[in-house]
Amino acid sequence: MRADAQRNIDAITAAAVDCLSRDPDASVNEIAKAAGVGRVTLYGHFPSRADLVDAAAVRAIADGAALLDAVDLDGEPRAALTRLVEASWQLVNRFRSLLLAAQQTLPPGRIRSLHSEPADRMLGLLERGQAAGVFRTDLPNPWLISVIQNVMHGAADEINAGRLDATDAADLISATILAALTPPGRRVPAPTRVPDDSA
Amino acid sequence: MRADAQRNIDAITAAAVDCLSRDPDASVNEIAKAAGVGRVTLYGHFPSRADLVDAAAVRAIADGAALLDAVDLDGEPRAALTRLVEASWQLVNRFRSLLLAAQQTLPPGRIRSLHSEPADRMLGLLERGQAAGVFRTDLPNPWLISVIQNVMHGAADEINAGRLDATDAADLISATILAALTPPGRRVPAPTRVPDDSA
DNA sequence: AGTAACTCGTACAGCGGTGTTCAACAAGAG
DNA sequence: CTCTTGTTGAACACCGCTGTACGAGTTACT
Repeated sequence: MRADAQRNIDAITAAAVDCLSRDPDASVNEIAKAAGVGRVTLYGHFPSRADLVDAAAVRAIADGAALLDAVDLDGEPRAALTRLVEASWQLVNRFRSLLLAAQQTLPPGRIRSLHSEPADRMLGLLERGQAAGVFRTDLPNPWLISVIQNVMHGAADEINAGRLDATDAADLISATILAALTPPGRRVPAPTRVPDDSA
Repeated sequence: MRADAQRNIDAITAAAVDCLSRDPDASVNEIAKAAGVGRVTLYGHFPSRADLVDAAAVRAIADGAALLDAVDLDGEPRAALTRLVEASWQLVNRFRSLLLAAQQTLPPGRIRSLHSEPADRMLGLLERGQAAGVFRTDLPNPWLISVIQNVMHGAADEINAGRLDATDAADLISATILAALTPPGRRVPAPTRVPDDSA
């Protein structure tokens, strides 16, 4: 494999992530042009559009995992969850449109397998909080994980509809999720404001 | 307008609801065939595919409103909300795919305007519960409404992915939403099992 | 410098969809 | 019964997309 080719493949996947993050129906033509590459060259590396979307998804997940690795998951579980949700939210918001593209072209099982890594990360923290008694155990954990995801996706929709300011989203999401995870019979924690850098 | 035409229009919108509820990308051809009508006839009544999707959405909302009207919104707010969520969930689950079609073809403002009636219904109940002190007031109400919607949509996705049984969904949704709506500092109510008809 | 790997543009074929036209036919309303 | 309103299927033009073929040109490795 020539260095040239590797460089192009990289540019193509980057352009694919970029274009699909703006328009889930972006055509192969647009992506190739955005990558500064001919359409034929693209087909030389990715047999079909589906393979390209897959590669973009893999790249986005990988890039995201790097950011998520930087999150401190230790300490009080609710505070740790707030941190993880905050970081995850940034990714969900950025790649919202790309996910749509993936859902339209990739088989459901593939989507699920792509998400397993970040989901497991969240699950581990959830289980630690459950052991500490601060997260509920009366609902199935996969359901709770999906609730967390859906609240974030919903926030992205609200922003997209212009009904919500992106700045406020993180606090709303955290407050909502923490309440939803509180075990029955326990008091819902008061929302703790995230430290504000702008002060 | 001839009686014949009115009958066909009705059959077409019914078929559109039906087809789009199964495949959001259903073609005009499929819908016409399902209505027992030629494609040309359909175009005689609906100038474009978008108009057809709009008509299907209007019909689905109207049919849904009839069911929602039967829900008793009086009494203890949390119990009333559980009832309303239960009924809404049936509709969300049934028309999940149609919503996707609408999102792909109708302008966002139109979707929002279509949903305003059921959203207002939920909002009224929410405000009554807030006045009674059982629902939180520290987050914007539009956000809370969207959370309710998103939890239901998420459940539909889980069912669609085979990860969740449709029978269990209603209880999970209610328990999750009630917890999310609990005011900070108050105890999360223990999930109350819905009366089971099968007993 | 030479060779293999790679890229480029253009052009083509195929697909499935939308929307329109036409002329013949059927059915409701008076 | 008649006339207007609807319906019908076939055919057509159009569109944008995907995927492929080809021949000439260019770039990286050795």
